[in-house]
Amino acid sequence: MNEYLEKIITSSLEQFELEETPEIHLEAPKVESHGDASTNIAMMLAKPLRNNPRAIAQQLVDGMEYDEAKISSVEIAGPGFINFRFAEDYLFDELDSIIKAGEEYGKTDAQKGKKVQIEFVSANPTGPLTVGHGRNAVLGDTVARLMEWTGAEVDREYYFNNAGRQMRVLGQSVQARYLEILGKDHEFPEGGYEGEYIRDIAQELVDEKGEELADADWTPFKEKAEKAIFADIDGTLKRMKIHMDNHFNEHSLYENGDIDSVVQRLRDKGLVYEADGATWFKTTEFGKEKDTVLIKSTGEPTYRLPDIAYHSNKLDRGYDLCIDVFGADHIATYPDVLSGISALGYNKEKVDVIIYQFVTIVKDGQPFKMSTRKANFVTLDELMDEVGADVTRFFFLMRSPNTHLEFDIAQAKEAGEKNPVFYLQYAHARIHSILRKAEEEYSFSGDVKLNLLKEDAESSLIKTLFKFPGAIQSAADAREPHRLINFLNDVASAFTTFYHDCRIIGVDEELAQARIELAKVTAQVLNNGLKILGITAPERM
RNA sequence: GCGCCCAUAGCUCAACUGGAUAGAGCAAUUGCCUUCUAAGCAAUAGGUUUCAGGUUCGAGUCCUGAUGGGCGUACCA
Repeated sequence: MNEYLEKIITSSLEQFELEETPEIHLEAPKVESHGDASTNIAMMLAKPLRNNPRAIAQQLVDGMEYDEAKISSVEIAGPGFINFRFAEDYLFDELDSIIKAGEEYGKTDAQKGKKVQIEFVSANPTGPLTVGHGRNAVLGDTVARLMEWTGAEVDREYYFNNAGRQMRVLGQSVQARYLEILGKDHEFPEGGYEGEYIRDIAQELVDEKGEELADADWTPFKEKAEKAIFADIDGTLKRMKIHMDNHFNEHSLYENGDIDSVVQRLRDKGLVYEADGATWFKTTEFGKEKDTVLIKSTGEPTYRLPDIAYHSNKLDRGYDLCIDVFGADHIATYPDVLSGISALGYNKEKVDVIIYQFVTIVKDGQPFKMSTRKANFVTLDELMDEVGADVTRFFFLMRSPNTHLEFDIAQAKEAGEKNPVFYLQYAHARIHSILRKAEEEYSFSGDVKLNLLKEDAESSLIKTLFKFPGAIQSAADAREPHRLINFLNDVASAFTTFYHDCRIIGVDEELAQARIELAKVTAQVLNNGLKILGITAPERM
């Protein structure tokens, strides 16, 4: 429809003989009396044409030729908006095409042929996933689903590091607990991991190996811990309906020489130098105040180096777009990565970073700081035990990524009745309940007469359903899943109004048939939308 | 000190990227179940969009400054 409107506006614009055609911006007005679609083009042209916007709008409208089967009226309103109203026949035609699209409705080919990689979660195996990781995981997965619905081919990747100081401390922590269980001398490492899960892992080792490891160093403990924790993380992700296509070990970048190669390539470009025993990257060339250390004087790389190597590795794999999902604490690190890859000759536009703000945990009415190491955290599994996977996913998605998310545990736990996710599921279940009942009451023959749907609540619902592909598109482009939630709320709300104003069972057969069709389409849209969010659409509640 | 993010109803958040009368959900008040699910609906109340300027036909949205909060700013990851 928008394409059609653009066409008729463009052809009417020709009368002004403009040097360049301005971009035509169309939008759906908030207020019903402003029509179904609206453009501000006349106001945009007021300045270049040195004329009153209403006068321009009038000329545009006069010069417009349109199909009355699609558009029933064109009006000028306010300071110079041109408002279009869709013809009823058009609504029914479109509705019919939604019915035909079925579970494919909402998909577009806007990103057709694009290979997209999205890296998220990427927690190192030092402990179970917490509520903090949850936002990352759900955000990444849902953006991936959104991209898929706009036609892209998406790979989900988990990047991890199972070497380094963190992992050594982890191994030593397990070792200490192991010795403790055996009643032997042990020393808990400084800054060690205090969580109960460490004890569990140690206990497993005791059960499996007895005292066999009493004199071992921390290595077998680290290996056991890594395995156990990854298994735990995988289980949590699975519960959240998240599936990774790839796991990428940072260490492989050292083994395949990518790390050395990156340093060498940067050095060849004169962007790397040695000073104070360390190897530096000239980030000042990219507008930063200070240069950045790539390799410490101890010979160990800083995290930036493997990050740059990893991103160049991704781009070498032929992705058109690589999306990273980072918490706000990484906000300062990715500019270095972008500088690095553009220095290496890659197009940094191909890397896109979603930064989400932190989750503030509110427990017993008090916010508290979480720390994996100190073990005062709420795990995702615990959360899902309390409220279920649907509510958990929904909660993380309902807010814009760049605002803080207040996660009140108590509220989430008692959310059963008042949680907004139920509003959507309830609308869906309610429709199915009607459909079940209708099946007993009616047996239809003959074609559906959609043009019987003339009530306000009916056309308003139909128009809302039309916005689904646009809502997906907008959520995908902005990487903001909450936009889809807002849309689905509109659908559920429009359906509920329809449900109250228009009876389905009990009216005459042709009308009932048409209304059932509308209800079915609504259920389909809710179902498709919830599928993108990774939330179930129950048929009974 | 510097950089990024944020400030909207009592609370938690929207506002289609500059549009028309700033919207939902909780919480409050009041109605509505002998008819398809009341996990719902309708109505009332609640706002100088933190403050001060600026840009323009038009600003919650953009620019400058101030205030308040979050996160960074390491040869930590």
